[in-house]
Amino acid sequence: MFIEINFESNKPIYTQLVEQIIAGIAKGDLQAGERLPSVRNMAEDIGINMHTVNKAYQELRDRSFILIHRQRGVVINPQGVPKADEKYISILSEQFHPLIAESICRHLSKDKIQKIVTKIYESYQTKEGE
Amino acid sequence: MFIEINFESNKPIYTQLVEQIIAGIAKGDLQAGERLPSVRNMAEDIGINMHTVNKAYQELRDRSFILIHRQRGVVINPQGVPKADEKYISILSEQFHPLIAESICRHLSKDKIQKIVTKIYESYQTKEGE
Amino acid sequence: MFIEINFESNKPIYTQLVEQIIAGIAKGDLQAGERLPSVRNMAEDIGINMHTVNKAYQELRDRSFILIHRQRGVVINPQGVPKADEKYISILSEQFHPLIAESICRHLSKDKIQKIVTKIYESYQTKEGE
Amino acid sequence: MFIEINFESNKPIYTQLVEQIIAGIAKGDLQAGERLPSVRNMAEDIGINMHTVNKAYQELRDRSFILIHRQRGVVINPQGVPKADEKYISILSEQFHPLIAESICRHLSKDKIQKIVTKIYESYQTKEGE
DNA sequence: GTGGTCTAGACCACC
DNA sequence: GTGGTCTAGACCACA
Repeated sequence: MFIEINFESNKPIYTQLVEQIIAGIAKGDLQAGERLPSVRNMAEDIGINMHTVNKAYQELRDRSFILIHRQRGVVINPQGVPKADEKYISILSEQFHPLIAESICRHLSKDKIQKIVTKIYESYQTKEGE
Repeated sequence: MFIEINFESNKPIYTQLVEQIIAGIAKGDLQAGERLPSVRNMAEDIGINMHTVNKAYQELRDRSFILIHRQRGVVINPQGVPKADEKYISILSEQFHPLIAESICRHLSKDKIQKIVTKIYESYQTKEGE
Repeated sequence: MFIEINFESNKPIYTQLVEQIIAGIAKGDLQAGERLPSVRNMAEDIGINMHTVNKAYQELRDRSFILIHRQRGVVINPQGVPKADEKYISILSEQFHPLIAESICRHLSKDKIQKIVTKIYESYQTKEGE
Repeated sequence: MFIEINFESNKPIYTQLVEQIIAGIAKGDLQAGERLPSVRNMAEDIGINMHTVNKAYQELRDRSFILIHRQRGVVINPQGVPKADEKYISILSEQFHPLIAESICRHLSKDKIQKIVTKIYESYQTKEGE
């Protein structure tokens, strides 16, 4: 599992970390129950502050992607990530909305958007089968 | 054109304003060439500061959604918004990525995601035909 | 002498008017002693406010391009525009400075800049010989 | 890097700041990757408001002269400024036009203008070689 | 400590 | 009346 932080991005580092770990789970690179490096190690590995890693882990825990045990360290949620419910779909829709609105203004067809989404979806799926 | 700001949201007010105006254009509520309220009127209408509205307008101008005339106010770009190009699609994809990754973790099927996208897309399209 | 105002430009209308009249003189379209339309007529012709034309004429007079007679109307300075002096060259240099600085940052060679300047210069000269 | 603001000028303060920083880059006083003072420090140094500095920095960022890191401050674009393209040359030409038109009216020869341009160009170049 | 956001209130240029 | 600029001071997110 490689983490790559773009320090030039205006996306906060902890957010990049959160997203890359989620991407790792989506791809199957990180399996349920698998251990993640400790806050300290992760921070060293990628050359960022411990607090930043901690913030990312806290968020991942709050969103049920990981469990943090005082002794046993950090593991990908062995139960798997909770399935999408109505609430999640509602939040997801809210996030999609502005993207799709702008796409419509820019005359992107529904099909074209679907194709983009499919392409992204499958970029995760293919790896999941490994 | 109704604007509704959620002051509790962690999304900046000016961003909410930007997104709602883009949504208005996508829906066809705001037509090319149509005038938008002056910064001061808009600010008063929605109970926020003039500068916050101005910041939203500046961003919309930078992204070619509107034109700002020094004395004659603000209008929706009469030329229409520039069509999606490779660069836009690349940015759009980057924005979709983390959303789709999480959806996969939560076992949302490709079809289900497509349905959500379609529903949102059509929520704009139907109004555009009015 | 055609005046074309770009109402979408963020350059003030009166400035556009000033610049186009100067361009007209440079090209030889407007000869020393030639009459310009009255404030009222000019305003009507190009569909702008009288005050705006007036402001442009005032500036042209201040910069010695035109004379404004209460009775005889507005004429291109029959003496010709005063020749460049040290002061003018100093002002001109100040205006060139930021353009050239940015060009250097963008790795435009001196030759290339010279070519651009020559091209512009000659675009006026050719017409002057008509 | 000395910044000198003319508070009497009708040129906005933030524009003066933008131009002086670009001049600094052109001269080689500011190297790619070099840090600029924080908005607050810069503001204090030159006795203006933080927001005015911020506006200048935002413009420099939009024009790719600098990168702004949320927490780590502001640096000259380590990649260097993007090279001049057709679009830039077109904008540059538009800016040259009125200056050259007036120069022609004032009987400045093409050679004299070229000399002025050369002088300015070399005033940056010589320092760059230091 | 860094920039980002928001508010409030002022003056100015343009039309 | 319109947006543009500038100031002043506040709170927040990030690291």
